[in-house]
Amino acid sequence: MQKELNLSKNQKIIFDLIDKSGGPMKAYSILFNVQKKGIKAPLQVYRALDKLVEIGKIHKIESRNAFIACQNSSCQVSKATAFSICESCENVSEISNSKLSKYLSNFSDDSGMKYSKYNLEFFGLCKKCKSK
Amino acid sequence: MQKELNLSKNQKIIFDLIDKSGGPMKAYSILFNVQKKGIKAPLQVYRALDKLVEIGKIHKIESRNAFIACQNSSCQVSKATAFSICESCENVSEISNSKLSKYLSNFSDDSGMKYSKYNLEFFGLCKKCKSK
DNA sequence: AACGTTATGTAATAATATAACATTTATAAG
DNA sequence: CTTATAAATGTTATATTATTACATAACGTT
Ligand SMILES: [Zn+2]
Ligand SMILES: [Zn+2]
Ligand SMILES: [Zn+2]
Ligand SMILES: [Zn+2]
Repeated sequence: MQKELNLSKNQKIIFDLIDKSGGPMKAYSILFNVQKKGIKAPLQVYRALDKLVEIGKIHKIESRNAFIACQNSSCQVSKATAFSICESCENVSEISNSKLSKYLSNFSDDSGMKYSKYNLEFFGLCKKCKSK
Repeated sequence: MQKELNLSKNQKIIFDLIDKSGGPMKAYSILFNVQKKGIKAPLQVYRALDKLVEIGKIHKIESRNAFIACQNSSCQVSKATAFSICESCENVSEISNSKLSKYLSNFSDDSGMKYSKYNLEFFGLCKKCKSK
């Protein structure tokens, strides 16, 4: 919330669009929607997206090549993300479950590798879609 | 292992290539490598990849747009996958940790959504890269 | 003002993936 | 063995996603 002030012009335009959409948006759909505001090229969009991801204002849904506003106000830096994705309506929401994040942040296996980041995507049918 | 017999010609060529590579491979790199075997078009590669993913012989590393042979012999169907990815050398390995998979397979949050599938990607530096 | 850093603009192109359609091969039933 | 059905293949074109390269402008600090 507090970081919004630091956003540059393009970053703000693009963040506001994604945030207001309430769901995941794809880069070229973003591009289409901001052309009236003077953002004309893919690279302008991708640069803003990169920065917004870096500072944790948005996250990339890797399996969908889409970007969603962070729904977890405490998520300043994107290094531990989890999402639930409906395979029917493509609704996505960010999971904020402290037990889960604690479990995954502390996870280590026998490889001796220390993990600094993770991304988890759960798939299934949302309530609405299940009841159809 | 036992399912290899059922693979079609293209599926077998492509699976063997990925499997032998020992790491993740990208679709167009696969295409380049199998052109001498008569597979000439991207679609031929993607169709085989789709099928191989579907039957769990390979998995897609979503954050890398790459495909890796299943390293877990019991993983017949890809519905619960976890990987460790080195952000320096891009080495990828499949994590098979029964506690982790049990935890995630049984995970449920307050959304009331029942998850049938998940994919988890951990990032960090592997041993080799850490010691540099 | 001068400097280094971050952001922007623009054009071209690379990399990833799918649509559409025709044909062939495998599997199984009758 | 023939017919039906599903699965796989071949081929061309195209859609979608993302980056390279280079020039310019704005910002923050001293
Ligand atoms: Zn978040
Ligand atoms: Zn749904
Ligand atoms: Zn596997
Ligand atoms: Zn490494």
